[in-house]
Amino acid sequence: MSGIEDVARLAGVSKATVSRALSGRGYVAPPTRLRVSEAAASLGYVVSSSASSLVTGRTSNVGVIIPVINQWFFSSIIEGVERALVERGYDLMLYNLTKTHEERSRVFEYYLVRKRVDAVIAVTLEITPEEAETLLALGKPIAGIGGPLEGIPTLSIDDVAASRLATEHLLLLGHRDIVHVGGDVDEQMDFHVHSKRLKGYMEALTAAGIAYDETSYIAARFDIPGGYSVAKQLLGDPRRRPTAIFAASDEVAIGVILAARELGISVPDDLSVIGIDGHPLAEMFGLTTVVQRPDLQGEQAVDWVIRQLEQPGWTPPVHHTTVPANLLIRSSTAPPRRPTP
Amino acid sequence: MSGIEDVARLAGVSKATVSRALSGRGYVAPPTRLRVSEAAASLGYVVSSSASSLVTGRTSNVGVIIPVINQWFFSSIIEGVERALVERGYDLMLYNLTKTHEERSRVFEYYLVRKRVDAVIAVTLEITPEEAETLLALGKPIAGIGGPLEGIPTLSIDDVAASRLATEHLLLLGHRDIVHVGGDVDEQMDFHVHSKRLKGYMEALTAAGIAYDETSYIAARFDIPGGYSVAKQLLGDPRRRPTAIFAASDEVAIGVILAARELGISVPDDLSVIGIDGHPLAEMFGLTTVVQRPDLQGEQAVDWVIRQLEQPGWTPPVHHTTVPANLLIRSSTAPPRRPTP
DNA sequence: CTGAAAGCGCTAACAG
DNA sequence: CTGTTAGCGCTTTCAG
Repeated sequence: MSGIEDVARLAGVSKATVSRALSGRGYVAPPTRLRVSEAAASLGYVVSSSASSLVTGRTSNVGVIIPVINQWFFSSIIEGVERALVERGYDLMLYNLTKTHEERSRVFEYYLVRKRVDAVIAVTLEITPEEAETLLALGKPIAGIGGPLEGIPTLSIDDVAASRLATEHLLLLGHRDIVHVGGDVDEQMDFHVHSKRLKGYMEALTAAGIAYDETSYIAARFDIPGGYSVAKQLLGDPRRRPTAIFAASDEVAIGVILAARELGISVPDDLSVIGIDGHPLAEMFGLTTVVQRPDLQGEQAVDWVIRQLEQPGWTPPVHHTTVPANLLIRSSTAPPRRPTP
Repeated sequence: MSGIEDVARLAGVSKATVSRALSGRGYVAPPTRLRVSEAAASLGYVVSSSASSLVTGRTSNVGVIIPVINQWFFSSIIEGVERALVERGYDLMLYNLTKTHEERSRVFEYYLVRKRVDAVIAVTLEITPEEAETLLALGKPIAGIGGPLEGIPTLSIDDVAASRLATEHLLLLGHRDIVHVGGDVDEQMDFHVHSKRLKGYMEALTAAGIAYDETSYIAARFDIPGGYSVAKQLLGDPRRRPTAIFAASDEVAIGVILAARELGISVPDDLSVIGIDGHPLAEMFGLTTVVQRPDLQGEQAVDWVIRQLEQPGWTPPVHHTTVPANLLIRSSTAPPRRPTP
């Protein structure tokens, strides 16, 4: 494996010139640059990133910490982040932050600090004040995806607004009896997404002058089976059956649709269903949804941190930025069926 | 940010001793070691990985190259790999290898070579001979997941056997008219998984003395909508309707079940369905499946490469190793319904 | 525009 | 068991 010295010798210049020619920093006469590049190419030379980081202090690595990998929303973010990173010549170091305290502190206190990353992207991370401090203390660009984080620039859809939008869509169609099947508000993970989506729902109802009580909201596990089992309960009892369900995620909504189908309830004739996310399966279920693009959020976060890296002084919107989420109407919502005469 | 020198001064020893004490390599008197650790802790010292890799030549990074992130099978592998890596003190660098030639070569010729990783795990990678050579030429431990790879130790379930197992299960129940809904054999991605699963199916039929023809196998997109649309076609025509379907993946199988439900075909009374994978959704659909654990395959691959790293000379089984896949019978398969008298 | 020289922060012999 | 010494391969002043 040849080093910079070999290239220098072959090109008949000094190591310094090779370094300048190849990195693009500093003046090099075009012909010289050409000779150097050719020499490098012919030797198959690539810089040693450790040597280079040792002196520059930059690793061109970005750390991504994420609580789950195995779910559409999260893996889509990873995909977006990876795409944007590779495009800009950075590498992605992935850390799956599970719930065990031990592992969390290992990541925070060891991995991230170990001079291995230039910046950090924290996805849907509910962190303690101390952890936040550790992150900030790194003095490295950080961006969060998924919700506000104390002192850290973050990015997400406006959950309250998205959820209001979904609910208003149903209201506009004429629904008055809308149940919200959402995540468990007491499960504090995820930046309070659950409580925000619940809030948007309540706001919309209130604005429309419709009362809600504790039976209007049901907590479900935040996946297809979760929505399914809740809906099975809810829809099984014809007296409780609403004309519409606003599910806090598409997966929950799909579960609801599956349950409805099994109970012989036709969607949207007998029941309208709406979700949030833009999950790929939404299409095949004809699910009406509020689309957010997690991959684009990932790209955006990368933009932020890279920009801070490359033009020092620039800072992203210091608090919380929301990206647009769009209502995508498919066939799972319709006006409520009028009582047959 | 304090360096090894600061720790040495505070502990009253030399830099070399600090290095030994903290890395665990070489003899250090227990009391000394203690003093050093305390000094390090009080200063919040962590080694500079670039400095350390520069001299040792090891980065404690493992590169993972994977064609898709956003699908259960793949993200489960990533999860398993990450878990195993963190446990052993390594970091994961993720590369999503898409189909564009440009990006592929960038990863192969640049990222992986750039002295950034100690080992590589290649997931379900269909690579050209030149790419394989590049990988081997790195002289670094490599493991593949998902199928045999020229000259590289790899790991997967035995697709032929798994698929034979699934088919035999249906045969044993008495089915004689079994259609295989699989991936498109002509799509050469994925280590020929599709053709192997088709092969296992054919072998089982042949062994049972049952003929098959070109109508016995239908290609589908390898996901839920793919299975759905194929099944919608197939099952829509009562004359073509088989008594059982062997889907080449659980997602395809779920699509089949959804289509059957829509057509009013009861599973398993009118149609038995079996899949392969052990997808989490299988449970809620009562899907009988052949379970493989992609996350465990990821862990296994990590074992291999780390072991090679840590005990030079050791080599994993040089060709292809298969891990067990187990039949998990749920409710979606049953004996074919006898023609009503 | 280019070269010489001085480290970046750490580890690995090698002597004590 | 511990200290001294010599780099690892590059980038970056600072002079030409």
